[in-house]
Amino acid sequence: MSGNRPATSMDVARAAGVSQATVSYVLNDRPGSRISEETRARVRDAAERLGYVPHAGARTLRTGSSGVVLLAVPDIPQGPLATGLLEELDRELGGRGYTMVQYGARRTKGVAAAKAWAELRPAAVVADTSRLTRAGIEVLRAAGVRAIIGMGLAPVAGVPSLRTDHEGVGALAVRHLLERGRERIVAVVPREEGLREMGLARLRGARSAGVPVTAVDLAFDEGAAAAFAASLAGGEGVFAYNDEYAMLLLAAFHDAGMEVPGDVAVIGCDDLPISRLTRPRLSTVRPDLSAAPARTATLIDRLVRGMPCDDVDLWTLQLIRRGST
Amino acid sequence: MSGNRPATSMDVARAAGVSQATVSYVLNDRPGSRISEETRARVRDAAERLGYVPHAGARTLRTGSSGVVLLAVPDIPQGPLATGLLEELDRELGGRGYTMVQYGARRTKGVAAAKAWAELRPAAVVADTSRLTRAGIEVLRAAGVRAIIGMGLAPVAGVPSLRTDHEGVGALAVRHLLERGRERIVAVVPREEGLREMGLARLRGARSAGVPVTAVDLAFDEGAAAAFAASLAGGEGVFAYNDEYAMLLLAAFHDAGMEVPGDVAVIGCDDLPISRLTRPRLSTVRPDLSAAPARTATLIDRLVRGMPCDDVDLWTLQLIRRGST
DNA sequence: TTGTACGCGTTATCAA
DNA sequence: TTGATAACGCGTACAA
Repeated sequence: MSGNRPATSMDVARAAGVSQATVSYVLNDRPGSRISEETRARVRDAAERLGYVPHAGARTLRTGSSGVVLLAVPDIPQGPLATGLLEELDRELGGRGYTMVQYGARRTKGVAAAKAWAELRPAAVVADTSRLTRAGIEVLRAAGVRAIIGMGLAPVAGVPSLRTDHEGVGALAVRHLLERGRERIVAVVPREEGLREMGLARLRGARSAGVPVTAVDLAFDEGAAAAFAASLAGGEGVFAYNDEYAMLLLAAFHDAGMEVPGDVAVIGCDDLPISRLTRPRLSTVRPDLSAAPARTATLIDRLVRGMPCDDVDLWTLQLIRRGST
Repeated sequence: MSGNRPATSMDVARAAGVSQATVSYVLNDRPGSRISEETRARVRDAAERLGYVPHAGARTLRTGSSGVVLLAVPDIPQGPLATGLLEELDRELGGRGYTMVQYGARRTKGVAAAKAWAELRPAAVVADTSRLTRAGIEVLRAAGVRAIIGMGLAPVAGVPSLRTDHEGVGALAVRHLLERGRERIVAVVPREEGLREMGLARLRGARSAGVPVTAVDLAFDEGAAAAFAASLAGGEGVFAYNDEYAMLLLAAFHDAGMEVPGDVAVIGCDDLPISRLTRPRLSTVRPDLSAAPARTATLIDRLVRGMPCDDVDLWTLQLIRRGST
């Protein structure tokens, strides 16, 4: 029963006793609806019976572009495009007639990556800025991709960006530590590949507050954290990069017999659910991403329609003070 | 310079002064390599100059199927197909000539979802079992999808599954608690949508050990955890569903003045990095997923080639005893 | 109101 | 060795 080749609109036409064009008209609800309700019913019925599904490739070939929005962004949990946000973005794009797709998961970049993406003739490509090169962008343009959007730290010349304000995180955290009376500020920069760049951006922001900030490279490792704890004189305010690093430090400070926030103040970022579980509870910078999906979808849609667009801010920042500062 | 329509293989042929068929032969490295090295060079050069990228839709139309492996699986952080695993799977599939794609992010299911997937004429579809219905599978089959694979708790009749042994997690955790001398066993079942089903599966496994197990529905919430802590008589062994829940409980027990593991033993699951940060350190069940990508890729490839296949186990389990039990 | 005919870019067959 | 040519499934201008 299922060894045959997929049904085509021609098959549907035959089954319904009409021409293939009529099938196309009916199934796409062409405005010039000069087709009798009875014919329409026959066509729809035949399509259903045959399990007809249109061939996206053929449609793309005919119309020149697929409605695919291709995402090539890092999939960091709790990162800017975390699960719930992608779901929401998918909904927004679906409502506008696009098909959202995450391309692969490898971190290929440059021209090779651009060629692979371009084969699908997507309407839009959203890629991490670290994966977009000038030549790669040229490949996408040449392949007819209408919207090319960068996402990440370093903006790419010539394409609009989805901005994630990491500098702002550092600045807000340090400003808060200063307000709480800390004078010596330390900022943690994670050693992990992929996190390091964001750490450096947050450090830049931390330094923008105008006071000296000591940067400390730190691996996510208890030994390193213990050494870091031992290196403190007491009285510092530590911006721990994110909540997980903050929890690492809290454990190290605890083991070293240091009081938080008495001996040292700690602030993280992300407002993870588990960060409420520490004692004292963790102060944190919370990125509010609720507007991101709608903004991103609007940006994509406008670019596809050929309207000029500015960069978009994905989040706004909010300080959550709990007890560790 | 870039307002034109994308270059086609015909354009390349003209630029290289050969026929379009020759272009196809050269770029696809056809075995009948009866084409002079000099011609090949001219063709490749022209393709490069024009920024030629083949049209995946046209190829799919011609050959009948795209090399796309379509993933429609939940994107739970630390879930079975977490970031690193997807990356590895992508590499495995890429090496076999497939293009891995995650379709959207919405949790559509059944026939509607299947039709949307089928439009792309993918070679394979890997979908959460909760999204596959009999009718949906029929749609995919009819559209020529060679490999249909379920992933999740309840296996779907007629399609091979990627199994994640949640029962085994519960069984291993409880067996360990019993070995440590705990007699009254409590298993936490999360209230959260999406986690609940896995919690119930783990509970089934916990009960398979042969001793009575008290199930406790718990929201990820400090108040609920405090109430749970107050409800214990002391001496219990608690399987906390996962590490995050275990950390929630550890905080609640701490606040209630209960000693771990003296008054109550706790074991989690996942071996998250942060779970090493609690005091006492958290015992946990670690799912070893290192073999999953290769196994999955092999399964997909075999199915596409028409070979019959059995289910595949994605992980094996390992007990990590630290100090909370 | 419906059907005919063409073209989109690719691959594959066949003839030169 | 290479070059026409057909076919894949769909959308649409135009004819009937």
